[in-house]
Amino acid sequence: MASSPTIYDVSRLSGVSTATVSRTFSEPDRVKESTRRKVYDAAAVLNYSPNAIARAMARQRTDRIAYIICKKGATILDEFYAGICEGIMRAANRAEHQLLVSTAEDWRLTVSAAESKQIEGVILGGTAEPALISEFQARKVAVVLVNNRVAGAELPSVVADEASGVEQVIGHLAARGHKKIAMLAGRVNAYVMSERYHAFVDGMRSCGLEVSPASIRMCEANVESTEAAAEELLRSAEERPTALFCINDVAAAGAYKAARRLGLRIPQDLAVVGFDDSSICPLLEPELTSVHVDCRRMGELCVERLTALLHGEKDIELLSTVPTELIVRRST
Amino acid sequence: MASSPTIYDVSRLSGVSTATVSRTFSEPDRVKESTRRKVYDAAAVLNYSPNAIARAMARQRTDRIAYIICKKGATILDEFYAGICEGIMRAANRAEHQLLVSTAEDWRLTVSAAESKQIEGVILGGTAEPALISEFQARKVAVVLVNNRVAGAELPSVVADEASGVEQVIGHLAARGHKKIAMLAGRVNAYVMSERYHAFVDGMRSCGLEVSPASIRMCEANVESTEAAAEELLRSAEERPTALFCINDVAAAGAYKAARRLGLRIPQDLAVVGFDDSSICPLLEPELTSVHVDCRRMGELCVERLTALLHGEKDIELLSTVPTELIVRRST
DNA sequence: CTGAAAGCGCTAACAG
DNA sequence: CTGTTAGCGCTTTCAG
Repeated sequence: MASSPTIYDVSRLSGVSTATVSRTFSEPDRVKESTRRKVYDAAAVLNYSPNAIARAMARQRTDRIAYIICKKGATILDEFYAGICEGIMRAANRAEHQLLVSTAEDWRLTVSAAESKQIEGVILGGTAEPALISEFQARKVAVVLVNNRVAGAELPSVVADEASGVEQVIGHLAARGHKKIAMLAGRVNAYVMSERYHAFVDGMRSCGLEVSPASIRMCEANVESTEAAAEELLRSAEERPTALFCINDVAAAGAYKAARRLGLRIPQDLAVVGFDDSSICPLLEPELTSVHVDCRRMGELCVERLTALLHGEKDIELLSTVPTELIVRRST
Repeated sequence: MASSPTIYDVSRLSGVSTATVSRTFSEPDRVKESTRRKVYDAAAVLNYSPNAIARAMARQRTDRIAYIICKKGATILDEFYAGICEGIMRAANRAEHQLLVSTAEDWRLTVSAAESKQIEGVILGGTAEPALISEFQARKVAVVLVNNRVAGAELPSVVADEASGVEQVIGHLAARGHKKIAMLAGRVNAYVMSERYHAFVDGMRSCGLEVSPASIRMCEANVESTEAAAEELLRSAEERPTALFCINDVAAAGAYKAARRLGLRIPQDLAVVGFDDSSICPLLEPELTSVHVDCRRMGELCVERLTALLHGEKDIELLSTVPTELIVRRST
């Protein structure tokens, strides 16, 4: 099998040096129009295209980045992280970056890939272990966090405007006349949980609404757990809440089940709001009001920050926030 | 910034040649225990690890594969393809392959990456355009299809046992006493649609059940469309069907909505079955009976086939089928 | 604006 | 079992 044409073949056919061929492909402006043309023609005839491996070798840069999802169990199957992945993929392609995707379960592999000097930058999604982060930093790999923040570390983070999202929820419910608003919380992610929780407490206060300890319930990330938690919340509270703010859409689905079991109609007897505006919102009955998060944009921003880091830019924004928007549907 | 140690540094420190160092890392068995030890020690001291780029350059192989999702609009956000991706990721890591993920929207980029001799094999998910396939074949890139088959092309395909899944559905419904079973079809994917459709018709016949043209309805891949189609189906049929087999879980969610609007209770008045056993099944009310497809296994098989292809093995299984299993929940 | 030449870090014959 | 050596395909000074 005849191997692909190299820069030498093009050089020979076009009658210019290999250096010029190289320049033609990497810095076209630096070669005269006419010779550039000759080179392109020869390349076309030979069906040549530069070998990225050789290029990386000579340049000592790989232009390769990785996206690692740090969430136990959940992986690319998590809609949220998949959305971010989408954005990263698009942006990475535009920036001519190669993208490797992996989960934190095999982070040792990813670290070893970085060790081999293959990966120049990494986007860590979710709750990245500090050990993992410092491992990368020690290896001079650029790091960007998404949906997470680490105090002290001078790392760019990309997050959604959780606070605004929660405020919109409370404002919306308050405008609908709700006073007793409860929250179905859960450990989706340490950072996210904390943000949404505090935003809820603050938001309630600033609306002049009371937030009793009993009105906030923790649950695990599955339907069974959220259903059980919601049921307790709806049954045990002195005065049953008239609205339920759920940490995410799956939790809201659990709340739906609890409500149905207790004979509560949504939204007449109970308003329910989710978070993330995932694909299940329009599938639920009634359709679920939720806070939309632009995951793709988050992914794109990650790549922008990473690129800036790789270019050695100074004064990189350390915290990039993507706006959130309440999507009102029939559950409120 | 001091650059990473190279094979030369290790060679010097350990007192053996670079060739031996190289062997120690790629074919440990070919070097004497004692020297191997020396090399490892020196490497540890220097914190050396082989540079994969240089290795690829010298070996003229990249060990790099790509997974391309060929589905308009839908991408890694599609749970089904994300599941396959999961499996591919795991298997690729085990096989020390590097994995690039991309969507067909930017297939030109992927093709150009392959052109640069970076990609040795590619897994095409969904309805890959013939042009894309031949583009790769022309460039000697190994191709494996998943969730798709192309007549004539001698390409390994990995698919789910759609026929068995559908049979199980019909068997289950028939056992529950259903005679009037309708199908909510839709163009999820040409291959899948065709398989499930034919399996339905055949399955009905072999159970001695009648399948009238009116009992099969097409719809688009969104809830609105499936809801409308389901509504027509449930309203217009001479004798309303008592069970509805839906092409996938989203379609089933649409059927739920139609049923509710028409005042039909599930499962008492209407049994509903989905396909794919996606994460929404347990969220719906009542929980949706669906056919489980082991996407991860499919992804793993893809990598196995691709690896075989890359190793130049002969007699590679051209059609690999992953079993499917009906998961009975409360909707039937 | 272009050319000559020295690598980038590793592998793979081929000898020994 | 180990060493020598010639590349892999491209970039990048440094001259001209």
